[in-house]
Amino acid sequence: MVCEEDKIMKVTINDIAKASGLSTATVSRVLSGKGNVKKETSELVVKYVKELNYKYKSTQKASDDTKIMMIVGDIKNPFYLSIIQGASNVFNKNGYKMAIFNSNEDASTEEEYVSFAHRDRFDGIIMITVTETVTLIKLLKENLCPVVLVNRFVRSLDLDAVCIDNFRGGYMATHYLIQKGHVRIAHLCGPENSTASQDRKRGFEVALKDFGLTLEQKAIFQGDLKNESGLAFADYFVNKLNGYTAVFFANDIMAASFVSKVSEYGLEVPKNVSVICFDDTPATTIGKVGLTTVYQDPETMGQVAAGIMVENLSNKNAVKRKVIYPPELIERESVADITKK
Amino acid sequence: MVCEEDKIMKVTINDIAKASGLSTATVSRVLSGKGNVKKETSELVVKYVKELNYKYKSTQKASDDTKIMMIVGDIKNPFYLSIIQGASNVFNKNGYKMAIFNSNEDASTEEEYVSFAHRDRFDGIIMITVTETVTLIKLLKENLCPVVLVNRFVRSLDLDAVCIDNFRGGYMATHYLIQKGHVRIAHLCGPENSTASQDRKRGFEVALKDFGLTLEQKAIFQGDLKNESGLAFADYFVNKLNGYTAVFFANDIMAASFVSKVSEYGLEVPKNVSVICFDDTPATTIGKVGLTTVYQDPETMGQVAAGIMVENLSNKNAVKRKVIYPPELIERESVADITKK
DNA sequence: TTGAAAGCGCTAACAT
DNA sequence: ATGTTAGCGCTTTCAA
Repeated sequence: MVCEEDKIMKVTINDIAKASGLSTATVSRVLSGKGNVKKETSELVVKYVKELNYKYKSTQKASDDTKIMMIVGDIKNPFYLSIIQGASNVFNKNGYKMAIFNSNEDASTEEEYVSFAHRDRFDGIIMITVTETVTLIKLLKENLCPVVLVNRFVRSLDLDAVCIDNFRGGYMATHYLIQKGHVRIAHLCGPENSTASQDRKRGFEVALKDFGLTLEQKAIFQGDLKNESGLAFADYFVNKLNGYTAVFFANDIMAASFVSKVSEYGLEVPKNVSVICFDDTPATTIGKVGLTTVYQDPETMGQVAAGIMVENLSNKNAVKRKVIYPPELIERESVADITKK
Repeated sequence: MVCEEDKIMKVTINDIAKASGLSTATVSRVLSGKGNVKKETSELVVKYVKELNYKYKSTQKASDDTKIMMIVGDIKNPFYLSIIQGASNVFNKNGYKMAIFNSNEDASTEEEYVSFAHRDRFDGIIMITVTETVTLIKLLKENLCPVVLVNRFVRSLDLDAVCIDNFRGGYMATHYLIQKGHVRIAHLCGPENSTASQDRKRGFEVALKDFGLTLEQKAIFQGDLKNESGLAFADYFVNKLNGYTAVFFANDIMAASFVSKVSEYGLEVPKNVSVICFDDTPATTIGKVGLTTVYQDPETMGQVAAGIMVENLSNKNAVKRKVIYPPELIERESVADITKK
């Protein structure tokens, strides 16, 4: 049975030295793995480290490794994973370590990570998610290490950012549906605190207006970019959106689950309802119907973001950049042409 | 233009103090965010920190946050992601930070992470991948923080581990095919250095033997648990495995891409070839044919692993445990019953 | 709000 | 292979 002492005050290398009857130098050698120590001595030290529950932590020389924090909102989203993959490749080449932190789209977790990044001496932060709370903005402002945003903007801060033109993408998708003869078009949008989702929605709205189509408020349904939203919207679509022939989805995951769910109601895509979406993850091709989608290359975005980070770290005076990619449309089978009835 | 001095020797808090004309105490206050500092003073310090490219690193007081390293071989594999999700939930509840590191199934990267975990003072390591190199075993042996394995065993070390019974799972899958009348059965296996994959393969082999079926060596094809293997095996199956009516896949990702690829050759599942696999990620249900699969609940495995870690950290003298789950079979449409011809 | 100085925990140089 | 000791970089206390 271990006594309670180890909880009252922090255990130091000194305590280990006293307990084991060795010097602090020897203990240090064992812990750092540098210098020659006899096997038995080493084992003795380890024994007391465990017994006294010593943490090799406070006021020590930290590693000189360059490490980057990658903050993502949903680790299961393949689009984000491709960004991560792209960034990871660049960092590997440069000998940097990348640690991924999943916020689960929770604003306070996100804040906690950013402040932890400082405490734990990270050299840089890449954020694929940014929830613009007052606290987060403040943290980012005071932050000492470089921050690069991917797929997000923060208008109030001058940070590096790599994005696609989401407004234009939303516009393109909607325009495409209109070209194919669709008039009553619904939209399943993403979270309100995501600039990407908001821009896509604006693109949708402006396109409708430009082509003289009316927009009913009930035609816009609030989603969260995950499977469940697609399922919920399928119910909503069947019950409330009679006469609508097409839907623009803020991402492909929601579109894919909509397609499979709506088939349970006997509706087929694209015969009964046309579908267009955003992103081009495997979700668009693995289902029964290939989904027409607005494409942005996430792996390249990740690479570019990491490249900017590498440059920031080697040259502190680098200018802040915004890299904006144009989106592309990939045609598959999920949109019906109803002009030639 | 900044002079070159900052490259010759490490910049310390002292240099910042000198450059800014302030004391080290004030600089420290700014960097740590503790204590009161006038806004202008703080800005002055930040200015010199950036100008001299100072790194808030060496011999400093590190954060007291408890942080866990999660090492995974393939960040895009949904099965691993579910393990991560499960672990993440437990760590969040306990106020621990979890950092995910992707090894890309590369042995030396894996070793580098484990050694980095020590240098960077991680409190624990969870490994979803273990490539049993001599170096890694040595590192794990010398390691001071707790290590918990998930979905993996290392026979030569006494480490905590959470697994399913892969041998039994492989046996179950093969037995099921035999029950349905299949006699010529192929296997697309996983990497040789993965105990999980090897156990599944052994299960396959033993089941065949138990039921008096002969095993041709050409019926076992080496895969890597990713999409590409499934595609490559589809070619192989069509060209070289004439007369085979069923395949057991080491995971569902390879099975799913096999099914879609083989349809290009005009073969249908399960009409022309039956498919059974391992894991139950969305890959088994999102395709045209629901895949019959051997199931293990990855989220629970992650939770249990994290639970063991939490206990290890609060009680250094905890006994090492191996938790082994029995696998379950989920029947879908990918296996044809050919007994009643 | 700031500085001087003492102190902390660890490391490294040197001696044995 | 180990101990002694000086020293490093940062934090904290105390005084102003």
